[in-house]
Amino acid sequence: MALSDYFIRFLEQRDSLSDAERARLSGIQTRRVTFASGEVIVARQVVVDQSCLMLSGMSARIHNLAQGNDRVITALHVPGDFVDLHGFVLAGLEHTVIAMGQTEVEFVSHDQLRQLTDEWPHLTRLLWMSTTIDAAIHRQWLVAAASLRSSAHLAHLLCEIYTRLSSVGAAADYRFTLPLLQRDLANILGYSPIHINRAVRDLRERGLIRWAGTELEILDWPGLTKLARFRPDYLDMEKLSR
Amino acid sequence: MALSDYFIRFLEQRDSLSDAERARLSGIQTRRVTFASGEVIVARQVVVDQSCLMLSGMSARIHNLAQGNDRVITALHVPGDFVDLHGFVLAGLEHTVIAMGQTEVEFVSHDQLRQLTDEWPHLTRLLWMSTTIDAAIHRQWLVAAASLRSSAHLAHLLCEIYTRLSSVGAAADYRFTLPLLQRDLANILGYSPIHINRAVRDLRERGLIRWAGTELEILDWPGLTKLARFRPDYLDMEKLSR
DNA sequence: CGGCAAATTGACACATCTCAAAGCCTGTGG
DNA sequence: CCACAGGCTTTGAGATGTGTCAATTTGCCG
Repeated sequence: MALSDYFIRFLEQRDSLSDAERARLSGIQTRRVTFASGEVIVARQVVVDQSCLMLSGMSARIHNLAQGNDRVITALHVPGDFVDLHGFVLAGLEHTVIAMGQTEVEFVSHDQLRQLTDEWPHLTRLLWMSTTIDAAIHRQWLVAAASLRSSAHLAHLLCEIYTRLSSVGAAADYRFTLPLLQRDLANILGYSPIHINRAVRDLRERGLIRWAGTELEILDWPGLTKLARFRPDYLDMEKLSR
Repeated sequence: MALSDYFIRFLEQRDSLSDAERARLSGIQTRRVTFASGEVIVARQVVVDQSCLMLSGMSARIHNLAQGNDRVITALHVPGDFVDLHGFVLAGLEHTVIAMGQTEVEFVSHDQLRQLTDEWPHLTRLLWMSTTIDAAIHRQWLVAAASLRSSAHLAHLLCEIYTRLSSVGAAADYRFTLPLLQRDLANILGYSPIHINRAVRDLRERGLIRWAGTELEILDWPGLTKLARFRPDYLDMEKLSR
């Protein structure tokens, strides 16, 4: 199949594409695959010859620790994200990517990416940009981890997820589907599941969120962003020539 | 001046360069500047038209928090690092870069980088790679923050710094210059300076390190890496065709 | 209805923060 | 050479944040 529009829209929010560039991107051939919750989308440290984009649902980068079932999640992906594009230039991924809830992704071969980057320098810089936005999100998670307490830290994550989902049209009206368990939030934020539960209760008691099953609603966006000191500039959503 | 060899060696550790590529890189013109400890090398959110490489000393990416003097450090740079190359494809940096101890850097104009990336796709992928290694380090810091207690967390940072310094020839024999105060370590790891002090004492009492002024010696490398569960694969030091 | 995983709660242990004070090192001026 | 000042390091004590363990409740699914 042809590359979906999601990623192209992601790029066009941040720079202008010529008609030729848009056509070149649309000409990329992809293979669509659906995954059930918890399935491995990309395995760790396998020689990779393709990268994948999110079409629907969410996925996470998981780092398994030596001992026990402990795992740490270092990234979450929403529709439009080029999940493991960094695998194209790295020796191999030091993490696994798994589906959080049911997801649909599309795979692009590295052969096609190599051809594209050999001939289209501006598009190459835009692909590159998408991996550096990933890195900016990593940095913001580091800042949040170092400076926020559990409730505010959780609030920050929810603000980011909603902002990213709504920017690609996958959420609106302060409601979204959150296909994560409290255990998953614990693995993202570095707390015990029990402490996450207390943080969730705290946000509920402050009247900031409503959350049942996989449906989450932000009841007080100004309050939530204030608690989290959320400033979305790191998501780099300005339109510029790159 | 011409681009120094440091970064070229960084690339050649990870992929092969043709003679033409090596010559093309050496042809890049740079401007060398020396900074005193604490000086701003790259200011936040200014429109940037150049990026810099470390020649000597260390620098850090600083995120200033809204209130008070609180700051978080999300990256440390050693000689050979292309410190803010991500600024070439991003809209602007959401952080400041400051000198830790006296440093020497060289600046490369984005005009030159744009020319290079317009004509040399393989070199472009290698520049790209260097930013994705940065991101892999960010992820490892997230993993360490989520899974290690203070002493082990500090040990992990020291293992990483020594590994990165020695891989570019800036350290050997388990000794290196660490131009950081305990306050800086606190800003990196997300602890109070007082707690860092206790972690340092702990590592000393276990006979793992010796540290006086800016000179640090690792007395028991196996012990330190074991405590930190340090696995350097995320630094991506394999040689491959990219 | 029964069974299982997840969410929730309570009690207590451990980790880390804050505040305050003392010790150490270095540069400066007398 | 000494006295002093200032910043950094070190230590102690009590407050707060978070982890662990155990038990209960909830919700979903067969």
